[in-house]
Parts: sequence; structure tokens; C-alpha cells
Amino acid sequence: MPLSTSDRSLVEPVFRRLNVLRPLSAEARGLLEYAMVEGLQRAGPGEDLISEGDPVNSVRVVLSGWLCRYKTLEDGRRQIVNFIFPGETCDAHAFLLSVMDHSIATLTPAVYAEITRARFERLTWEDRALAEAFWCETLVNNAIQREWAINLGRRVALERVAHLFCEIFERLRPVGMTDGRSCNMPITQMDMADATGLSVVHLNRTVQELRASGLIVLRDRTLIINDLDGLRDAALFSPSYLQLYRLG
Amino acid sequence: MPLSTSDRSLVEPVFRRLNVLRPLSAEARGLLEYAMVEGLQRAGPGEDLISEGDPVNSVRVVLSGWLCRYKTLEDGRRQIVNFIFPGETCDAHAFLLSVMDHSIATLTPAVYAEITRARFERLTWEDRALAEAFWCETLVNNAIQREWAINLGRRVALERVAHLFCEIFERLRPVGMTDGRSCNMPITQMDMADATGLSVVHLNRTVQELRASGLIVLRDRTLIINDLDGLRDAALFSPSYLQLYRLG
DNA sequence: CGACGATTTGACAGGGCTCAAATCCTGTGG
DNA sequence: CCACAGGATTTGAGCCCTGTCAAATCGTCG
Repeated sequence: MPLSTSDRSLVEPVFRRLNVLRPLSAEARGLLEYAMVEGLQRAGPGEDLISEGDPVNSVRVVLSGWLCRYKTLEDGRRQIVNFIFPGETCDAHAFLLSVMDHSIATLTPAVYAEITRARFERLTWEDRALAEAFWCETLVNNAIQREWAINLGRRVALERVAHLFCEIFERLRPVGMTDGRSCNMPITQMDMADATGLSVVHLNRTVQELRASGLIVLRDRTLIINDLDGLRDAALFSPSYLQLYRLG
Repeated sequence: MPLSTSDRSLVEPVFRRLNVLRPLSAEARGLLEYAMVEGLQRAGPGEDLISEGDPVNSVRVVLSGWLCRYKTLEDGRRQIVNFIFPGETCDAHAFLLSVMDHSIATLTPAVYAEITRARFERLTWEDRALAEAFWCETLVNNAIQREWAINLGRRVALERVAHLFCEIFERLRPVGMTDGRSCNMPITQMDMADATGLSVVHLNRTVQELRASGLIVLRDRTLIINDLDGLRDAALFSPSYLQLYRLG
């Protein structure tokens, strides 16, 4: 199957990301690209791609749209435990365990590539750098998860929300989804509340406080960071856990 | 080097744990045991084994004692993001990234085995089940981290502390460190506070509330769970994320 | 016995939640 | 093009959960 230009630009975020973690050979890129284009899928907003308790039989690579990992309590309380942005992989290795411990849902319309477990294992078996790149992704995810723990456990509301904005911005940047000091912010305040462990009402008031301080503008599904250093200070944000730069 | 009986019993928790994740061959067990016994180390309580920002050049397997992963904010606020119990591995694959994003410290005196990166990679290269077992450990850690996110973000103090006790108990059980409905609890309330994102004062009051409800006894560094089902209900605890049982 | 850390208690303040309602936005159908 | 519906955002009021500060008590170890 020949690749169209639009397919190429669609899969580009994936390689941008993986390349930061491990330099990939042209062959590896070709094989992965081919596998992804064959498994292209679309989903609307608010769809569960996979739910807690489901067995895992494939790997999904997000090409466009925002997704989240979340868990819920019996009484409906929901916590978004991480976001998944274009170029990132859900569950690169989740099939090693028996079932999902959490759910994955789209927050916006999304395009992703679904690769069967067998095919994914063949790909990573044949190319060590590719395998390591995917493992590094999992490890970075782990690090993000830890940062979220301190965010939820030890930062106050204003710091938490500021930190969320810093993280989103820095994670979107390497895949080319920021524009100077602004980026798209296609999720609802409800989603932000569930990501920061706050109530919607208080999240809203906290966002207004950040607006009033002049650090950000959040309007029309767009986030503008007027003062990145200021926002970082307010958030006690230090991006090293994101492993944004080429490793040693 | 012939192994003494005491060495054997020391490394037993490691194999109990790994065997749940992947059945290991006698050869793999032998090689790993040998590597561990060669790298035995001791640490006192409250020692950092490795700190945020440090490069990683070895893998540590905990044989006895309790450790924690933690992060701190500039102003000193600390969040324990996970515990490490006997039989568990710190950083099985952290060397794939450049530096530690968090610190690891002992909460009690501890014995652990330090295996160089090269040796660890040789071991896991030669035995696929062993490699997968270690990867599964990392994935389970990931799942625990996610559960902590919902604990910190969406459970109230009483639920959080109850959940912490449930998790500790269930993680100690498979390595034989529980005794009926009780287990050792060698950490301070300060540590529990930093693990649950509460202040020490409020943690203390919450523990008293759990005591008053008759669900637990916590005294003399020992936790007795009088009513495990009741404690689980109070915690909204569901242990599946711990992957305690043999997979597929 | 003294010292120091851990636990506990008290008093008080405030950050964040809940409930409720108003307003704004967006997409849809007439 | 306008009316309307439903969701998202915003505002208000009141309360309570949790944090802070300070001091007392308990425990342990030298």
C-alpha cells in the first residue's frame, strides 16, 4: 500500500517522539509506518477505547486527538491519571499483564493506529532500537505518573493547575502542536478538574485566578501562556521528568 | 561461592514475587540468585540509595526492609510516590533513561542486592521468562502508581489511609510477610502522611478514627486488621491492580 | 535521668467542596 | 436567521475537611 502525503504527516508525531528516545533506522521507521497506516482507526470524542478489566490484544498509537487514562470509584468519582497526546502509545506492553487496570478514553475526536500484539512483537523483535524506544516511552509514562502523584498529593490548587498547563504545553511542543506560546486546549474544565483532583467549581475559580494574575489566557479552546517562567514558578514545575531531550 | 541457608531464605521473596509474574526455570533462578548473593548490600534507615538527577548504573533488588520512592518540592514538601517491599526491584530498567526522576530511600534498615547494568542485561538477555518477569514488575509498578493517583486525587482522608493499609497488607502477603490478619508496620506516621498526601496531624487523627471504628489496631509498629472486608469497603479497595495472581 | 523523636491533643483558620442557580456557548431544527 | 436545548462556564453562599501552629505526652535509647 503506497502512502499518501496526508498519511505521512499523520504519523510524523510518532517518529518525532520515538526519535527523541532512541534514534531509529530508516528501515524501522518504514516498517512501523507501514504497520500504522494499515491499522488506522477513527474515534469520536468521549469514547472508551478500552476499559478497566478488558484483556489487551493490541497496541494503539495515537496520531491525532487527545486521550486520557482514567480510573473511577464505585460511586462515580473519576480521576484522570494521565493524558495521551498525538505521537504517544497506549499500552505498548500492557498485553504482558492479563487485563487493563484502568480505562482509556478519547477526550476529542481522534485518529490512531491499531497494531496487533503479534505484529508489534515482531516489529520490536527485529529492531532493538525500536523496542527500546517503546520501552522508554513506558518508562517516561511511569515518571509522569510519579510527578502526578506529587501534584495531587502536595501541590495546592493553583500550583496544580499551573503545573498541568506547563506539562501539557511541554508535552505538545516536541510533536509540533504548540505555536509560540500558545496551544490548543480542546478539553473541558470538567476534564481538567478530574486531572487535578479538584471539583469543577474550584478548578474554574483557580483558572480565573491564573487569568487574573496575567500568566495565562484560556479562551476559545486555546491556552496562551503569557509568561512561561512565571507559570513554571507558580507551578514549581521542572520539566526534566518528561525526558524531552535526546538521551546520553 | 556456595550459598548458605540464610542467603537462600533471604532471596526467597524475590522468587516468590517473580514467579507470580512469570514461571522461572531452575537455571534462571540459579543465575539470578548467584548474582544477587554476590552483590549483597546493607543500608541503615533513612538512607538515600539513589537521588533524583543521579545516573543509573545498576539494578537493586530488595531482600529485606521497607524502602520508598519519593519526590520533593523546592520548599521541602515531600510526597512518597510508592513503597518498595522485600522481593521487589528498584529501577529494573531505569538505566534506559538518562537520570533518576525521583529518589529512593530506606525507611527501615534494609538488605538489598546490587547488580550491575551489564550483568543484569546479560541475565535477562539469556532468559526470556526472567526478562518478562522484570518487565511485568515494572508494569505492575505503573499500575500501582495509577492507583495512587486516584487515591491522592479522589479519596478522602479516611478512605486514603484505609486504602494504604489494604495495599500494604496485600503487597506483603505474597512474600510471606503477613501473619494471619496482621503485619509489621515499621514506618512512622510522618511517612504514612507523606504517602497519603496528608499532614501528620490529620493522618494521626484519621488513624485514630480507623481505630475507633474497630477496623484496625495499630500499635507497637504492628498493624492488625480486625475486619479486612470492612477495611476494604471503607477504602473502596479492589486489589486487581496489584496483579497478585499468576497470569493467564 | 535526660534528650530527642514520635505520637497525640487543642484551637483556629482557610482552602476547597457542595448545592444551586445564572449565564454563556454551540449546534440544531424550523 | 432565529429559537431552543443541552452542555460548559461562571457566580454565590455556606460549610466542613484538612492544614497550621503550638504544646503536651509518650517512648526509646544512651
